[in-house]
Amino acid sequence: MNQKSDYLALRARGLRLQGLDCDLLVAAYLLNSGIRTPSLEALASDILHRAIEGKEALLGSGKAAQSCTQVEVARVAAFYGDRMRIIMELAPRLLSDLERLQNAALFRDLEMPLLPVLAEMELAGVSIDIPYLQQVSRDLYEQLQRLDQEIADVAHGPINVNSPVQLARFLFEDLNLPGGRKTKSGYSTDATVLEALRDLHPVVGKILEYRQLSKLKGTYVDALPALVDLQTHRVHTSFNQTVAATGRLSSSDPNLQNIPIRTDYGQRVRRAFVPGRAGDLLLSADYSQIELRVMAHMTEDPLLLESFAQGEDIHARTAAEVFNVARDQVTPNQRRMAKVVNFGILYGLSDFGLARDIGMNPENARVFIETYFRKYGRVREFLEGIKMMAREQGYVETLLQRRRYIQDIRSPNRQLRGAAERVAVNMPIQGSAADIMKLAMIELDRYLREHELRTQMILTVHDELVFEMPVDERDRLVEVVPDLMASVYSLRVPLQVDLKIGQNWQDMERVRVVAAQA
DNA sequence: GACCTGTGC
DNA sequence: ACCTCGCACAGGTCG
Repeated sequence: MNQKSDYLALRARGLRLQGLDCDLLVAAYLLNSGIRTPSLEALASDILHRAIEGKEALLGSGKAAQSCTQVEVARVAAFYGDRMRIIMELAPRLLSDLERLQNAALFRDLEMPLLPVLAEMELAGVSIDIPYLQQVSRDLYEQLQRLDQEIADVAHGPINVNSPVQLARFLFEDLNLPGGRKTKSGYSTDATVLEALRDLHPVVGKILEYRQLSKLKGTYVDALPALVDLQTHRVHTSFNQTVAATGRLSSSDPNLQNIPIRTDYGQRVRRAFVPGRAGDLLLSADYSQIELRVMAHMTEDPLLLESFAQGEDIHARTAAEVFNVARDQVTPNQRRMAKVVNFGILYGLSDFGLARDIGMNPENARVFIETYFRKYGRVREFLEGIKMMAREQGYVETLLQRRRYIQDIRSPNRQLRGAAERVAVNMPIQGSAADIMKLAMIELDRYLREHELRTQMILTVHDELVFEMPVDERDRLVEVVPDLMASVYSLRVPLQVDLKIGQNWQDMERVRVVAAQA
């Protein structure tokens, strides 16, 4: 059943469970990643058409929830007996379905070996500098007080900037600023709307700043210290293997995959992530442009293949092609626009979306996209091929045959069908990158274990891995980690890994860049 | 709990 | 007139 929690339960008592080979939740997830995150109750109902009690029925829920030691033994035994019967019936059916879908190898050789790796990462946790974060919190508090007062002065009374309703009333009624997009419940006040109003009134900038700082304080600076485990003095996230429809991992309680990085205050948050032992270091290894490399591999587009083979700046090259200028004549703005297009392609971009993102009108955006596809013809063919595959067989798949069924791909409703096509286009690319990262995690874990190194993998953020590392293992890992990651799967273009080392997750120094043979 | 908003890749 | 780029998780407000 949920073998990660079984593994962790035994591990907490000093036992390392081996031979984990059939987690039903993981099996069900591979069989259909798209529905909802699997549970035994749902599987029993969907597959066996039988209703079983959930944990809430045994233990209660919310505040009144009991631990299972507080419930009568016979009740607990009956509850788990029922579940075990269901598991014994489900397992062979799910396994034969995996065989039938050609997903048995993905299950046996990738997802199941990954499971204990994730469990060990959760157990290891990550160390947070609490006194430092408390200082950041005090700074933020002062800034927020100041901004709140300044906004109140303009509003002739206090308003709650975190309330979209109050904010909309203030901006669009009191100040009479032009309201833009509407949401279900009124005028939108999100950042894109506010950015457009920035020059119309000085208070708008203050609101944007308030929003940003309030977000950081509430979501990270104040939340993280409260989640530090009292025994280990570390934060132990959950890495979820059965949630994301593309095959990516997710992180929750807390989510350590959306720690800020872009803004100054965001970077201050990142500085709070430190090694747990004095003298140790953090090592970060990230795949450079992995999704675009996957796209180059899948499309076999000659220009993309050449760009990556030559180790070019991919966005600059795209700009040179699309704007028809020499590569050394590309302006920063042209490169920026090309970058938006490159990423947009991965997501099934429309002319409307592109126009919005780079601030040109939709007609120019249409021409821009058309020019892109004239240069990168195989990309267009690939995208059309993916959509056709989705239409004809109802699913798309990654390099390792991970499937995603595509709802609405044949819908007569243009909006629904368009959304389905974007999903179909994005999944093989995002999901293949996830396949590669998972392979690398398994191999790296195996290496660290075989060589009895003390370095511990602690975080995975889609294209990045973070390790906590004793200094004396540094030289060895600088050699091994990027080489292994870059060679774990062979594409038609090199995989490139950037390696950084530092005393925290923000202030890191690049130590090596490795590109594997294509 | 729904909705809005915003952080990451 | 419609459309507004994929995948996640979480905090705050409001009813």
